[in-house]
Amino acid sequence: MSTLQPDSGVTLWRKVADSIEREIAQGGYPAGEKLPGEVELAQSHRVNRHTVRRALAALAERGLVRAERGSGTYVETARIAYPLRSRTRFSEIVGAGGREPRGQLLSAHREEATRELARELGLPVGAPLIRIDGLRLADRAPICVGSTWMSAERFPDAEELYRRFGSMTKLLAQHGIRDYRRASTRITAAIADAGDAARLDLGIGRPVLIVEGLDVDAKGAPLLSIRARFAAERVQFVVDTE
Amino acid sequence: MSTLQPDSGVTLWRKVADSIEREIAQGGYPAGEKLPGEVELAQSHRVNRHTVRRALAALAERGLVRAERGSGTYVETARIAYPLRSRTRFSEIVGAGGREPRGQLLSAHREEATRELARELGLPVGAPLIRIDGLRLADRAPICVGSTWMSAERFPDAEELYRRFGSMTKLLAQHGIRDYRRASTRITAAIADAGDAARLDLGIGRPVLIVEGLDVDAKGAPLLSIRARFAAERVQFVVDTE
DNA sequence: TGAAGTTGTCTGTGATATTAGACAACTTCA
DNA sequence: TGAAGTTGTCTAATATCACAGACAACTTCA
Repeated sequence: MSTLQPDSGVTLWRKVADSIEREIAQGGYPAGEKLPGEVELAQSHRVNRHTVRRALAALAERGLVRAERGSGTYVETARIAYPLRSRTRFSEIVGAGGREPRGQLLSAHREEATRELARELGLPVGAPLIRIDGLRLADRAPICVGSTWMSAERFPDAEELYRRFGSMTKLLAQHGIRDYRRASTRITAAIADAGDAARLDLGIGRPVLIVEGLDVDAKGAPLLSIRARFAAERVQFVVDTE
Repeated sequence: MSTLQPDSGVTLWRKVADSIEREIAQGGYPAGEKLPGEVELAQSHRVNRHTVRRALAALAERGLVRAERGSGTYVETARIAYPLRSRTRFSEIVGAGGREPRGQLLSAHREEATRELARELGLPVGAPLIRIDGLRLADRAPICVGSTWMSAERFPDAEELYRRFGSMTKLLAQHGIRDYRRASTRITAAIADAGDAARLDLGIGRPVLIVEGLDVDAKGAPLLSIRARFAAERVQFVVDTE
């Protein structure tokens, strides 16, 4: 704190916000706990109260804290709200939260369809599939690792396309598929195995959310089968039932 | 580029500066090469020329570029030339480049000598050691993080002395050691882990130079064992073989 | 020598950041 | 009920950011 650096090109409120966020991340203020009052924060950061308020507003917009009038400002559970709708795009969800989405190709293989995958994708058992393993991050924090299966006959250049665009949406667009939607999503949870713990930067024994999904085209024909593991401590799925 | 985000808390000129710095770091503009003119940069970044000038001024102050009136702005050799000689003093090397050296104590612990450390320092295995972790900067840019081990019996007050002086040379001088030299230096490279990336202000996946060194006194007796990680994009080791 | 292209400097304008102070609205707790 | 402490909102003054335009000073090259 209090290390003034006037020409850094970063506004003062942003520095204060980063400072508070760092303290939260380091456990200085546990989730649910009340932050010091705005006046106290202003004093400890040697800054005007309004500047603290702007910093807190930025953190609140990102969902890290929640202000309660007359009572105080509290640390929120730092989970990304991840709505499960028929139109589910990782980049849109993360971007809407003011975070920077990033995708990273881990590997790609050709596999034969198991009975389960064949049923889901509407292909014969043993049909050639392409499996793409990817890691997705928000603001450098890994959110999920996942595998996506698709027909190798229909998308023979899937690996190259995904490597080039880093996006399933764009991959499908190259094949003339302008729109697709999530047909079904199943959710469960488990303990991270060693590999997932490493990739998701989780401690051992931490829970992961396991999501199985099926994407279909406009006519309802299966396109992608997805199996992903989410870092439970960073994500909160939101299901809006009408 | 051109992704306007007015409420990010980062000034526009800083974003432009970061963008140009990134292009330089990725080899878009090799060292010694002329940058596009200010007018062209302003157009490509969709920004006023004065904003570009401010960005370039910030980069020039850090020594990344050099403006020549009437001619253009040129990319400087961004890496600190770091000669590896028998007499290697961080402050002298950095100071010689017209930069301001700074040292910062991160932590200090007492440890027992591993087999490797014991062999290097000429002590029995399990001998008490003091380990000092420090961060070194030039003009506020972090250059390296490193650990230094020394005998806890010979330098029991090492932590206090280093905290007071921020310099190994002065620490040793307090123990009557007026001169010492580097006996051996081994260099390799790796990818920065999360901790080092944060401390060195590096992007994820950027390389670090790993240096293992042994300092000895005038008679050749071991004094310090050193293991440091350098931000490869800011340092260039120079070995003069005669 | 002269034209074209470059960086350096000046004036001005509007928007935003930061500070300061005051008070309202609300919660908590004795 | 009332006092103390909290967040929310308002006005205002100053400094900095960003844009705009013009011209000077300098380099390069035909």
